[in-house]
Amino acid sequence: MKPITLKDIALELNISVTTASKALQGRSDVSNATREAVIKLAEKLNYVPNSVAVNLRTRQTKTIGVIIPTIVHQFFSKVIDGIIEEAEKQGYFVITLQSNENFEFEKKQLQLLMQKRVDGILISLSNQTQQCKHLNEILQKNIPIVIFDKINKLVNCSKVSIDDQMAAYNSVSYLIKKGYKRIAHFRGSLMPQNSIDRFLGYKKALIDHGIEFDSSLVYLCDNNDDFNDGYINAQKLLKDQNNVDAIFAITDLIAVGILKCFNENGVKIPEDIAVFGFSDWFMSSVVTPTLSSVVQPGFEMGRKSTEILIEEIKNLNTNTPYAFQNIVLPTSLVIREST
Amino acid sequence: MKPITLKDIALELNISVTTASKALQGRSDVSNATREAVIKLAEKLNYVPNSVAVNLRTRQTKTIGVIIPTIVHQFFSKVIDGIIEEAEKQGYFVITLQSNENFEFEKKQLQLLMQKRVDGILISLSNQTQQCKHLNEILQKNIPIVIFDKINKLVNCSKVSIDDQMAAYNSVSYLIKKGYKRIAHFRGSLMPQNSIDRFLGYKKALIDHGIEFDSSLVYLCDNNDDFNDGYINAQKLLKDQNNVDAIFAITDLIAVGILKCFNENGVKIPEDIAVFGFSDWFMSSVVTPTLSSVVQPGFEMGRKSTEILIEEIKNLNTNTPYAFQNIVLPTSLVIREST
DNA sequence: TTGTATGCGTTATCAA
DNA sequence: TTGATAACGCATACAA
Repeated sequence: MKPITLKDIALELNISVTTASKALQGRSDVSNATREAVIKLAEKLNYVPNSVAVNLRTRQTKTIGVIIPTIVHQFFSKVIDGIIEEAEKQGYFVITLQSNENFEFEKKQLQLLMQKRVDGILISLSNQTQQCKHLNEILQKNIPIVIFDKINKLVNCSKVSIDDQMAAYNSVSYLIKKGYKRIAHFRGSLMPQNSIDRFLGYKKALIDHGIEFDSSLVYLCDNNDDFNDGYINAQKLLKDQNNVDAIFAITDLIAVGILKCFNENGVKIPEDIAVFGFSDWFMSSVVTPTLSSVVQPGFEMGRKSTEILIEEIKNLNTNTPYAFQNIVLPTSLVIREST
Repeated sequence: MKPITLKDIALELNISVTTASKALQGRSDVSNATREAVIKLAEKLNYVPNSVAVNLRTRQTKTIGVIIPTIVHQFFSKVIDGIIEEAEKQGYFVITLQSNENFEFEKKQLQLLMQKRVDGILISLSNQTQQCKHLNEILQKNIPIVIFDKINKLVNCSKVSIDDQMAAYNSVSYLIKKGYKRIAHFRGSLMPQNSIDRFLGYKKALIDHGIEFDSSLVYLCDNNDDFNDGYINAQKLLKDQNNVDAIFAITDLIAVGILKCFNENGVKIPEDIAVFGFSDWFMSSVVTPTLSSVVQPGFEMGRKSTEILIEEIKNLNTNTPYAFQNIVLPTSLVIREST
């Protein structure tokens, strides 16, 4: 049973395909009588326009592509949630692809999306991504891109992120005001901007409050397995016996790994060592002790990125000039038992 | 800068579009010389076939649609991960939509996917879905559907699930063998098959082990907010003072809600009351106490469903008859501190 | 108000 | 081995 087409409707009503098309588009150059007849028949036959044909004709797919490092990650699934909701509201579909934090994969996924002729692309860069030729090539083809969360300042397009440096600064400042003096930092990979920014925020907070920065208190967690990275580096920290009284971790997962290690080793949190996370995953509100963290607006980040992207797509279609936006979403601290 | 088309290549090489097309498809009725010339030029010009045109012509979109209740849910994000991985391996794109556990939404999303002319659909039914006319209508149009996780036995299509009844049976049997005698069940909504099955498994385990089923020990968690449902019903259970010594919860989130309530009220787990979860979310391995649970293979469920769906799509294209499959994936128990 | 002709970019048929 | 022609389903410019 083949799908009903405009031709079927036109044939049955003895009109042209053109007229049928116009009628369904609700255009004014069709008589009321025929319009109604067409609409009625279309409903009766359960006509569904073939969007592939429409896409080919209008050179639009009403589809946006999304590339994230990994979907099994509470923050990114919230982002996707926001993306899907906003896209659907505006009549767009969402195709999701993962880069697995791998630069080559990221490039490949972009190629796939180009082949699919998506109208625009949302991307959160992989940790391995340094140069952005692959993105610039696409932008040159007039396909809008919005980068979110893990951005790269060198790419000339709209971006939606948080102020990682300030969020880190605020977290560490909070710890200092609470009386902690020897604060370690469990940092992420060296490349991503947000990893760098959170580190810088940490460092700046120390300095601004008259605490000397000590690079031996910075632990590198870059095995792409946050929980275990946190756990293992916490063991290392205990061995180092460096009198640390608080830790600012770059992600909640790392922080939870630290909690596990400390709980196993009888280290009291926060009495012996306080722990601060980043992202406020649900998990962090139910671990013991509950984890202080930075509230990162994942859903809104996805929603806003999509809104901007679709706006740019539309501007492009109507030849309306537009400026790239650089949105910085607000964050806040949620203080719990761990600090 | 418009994308390169076959026409551009044909023009430059002074051949016909047809020949160019054949050459790129690697067909034998093209001379080696022209084939090589075409391929070389295509690479030089960075030719990317317009998949929209290909889709229209071949009546295939190489895209599958996925409908899940919600994506911000560890189990479902694992499923999506499996779906995307398998789909990509086979050259398919994935469009994800959410039903938000709402039947009307579910119907609407299916319509959208039909309009998008996806080649097949993967769906996990919403809790509200009882009748399946909307699915049968699509199946009649020869669009394959594979239902996973929250299935409905009445729909005539392939299904991938776990044996919820047996998994529940095994969990409760484990509790009984451990010596627990008065076991409560925190059940889910009344409609979904897996909610029913887990309840039945619980009941059967009791009876098979000579424990009388007591309906006053069954707490209904159907507010679509698992964590709080667990928390609130745990409070109710404490008030009821019914000497319960163990709880089998239908999801980990509910179980974690119970843990929170018990921890706050000085109820010792598992000494006073043991708690068993279902799904084995990551969270469950880091809460205090760590939670015993049923390991539910989300990634494999997504992967396998996709494999079957694409198989059916291909069989349909080649007019190869095929039988619907009913896959039941194995589960296991992970025993932790809470039991 | 209606319809004809054309094209979107590709693939398939069939004749040359 | 090649290419002219048609078709996929729809939308638009323009003529009637």
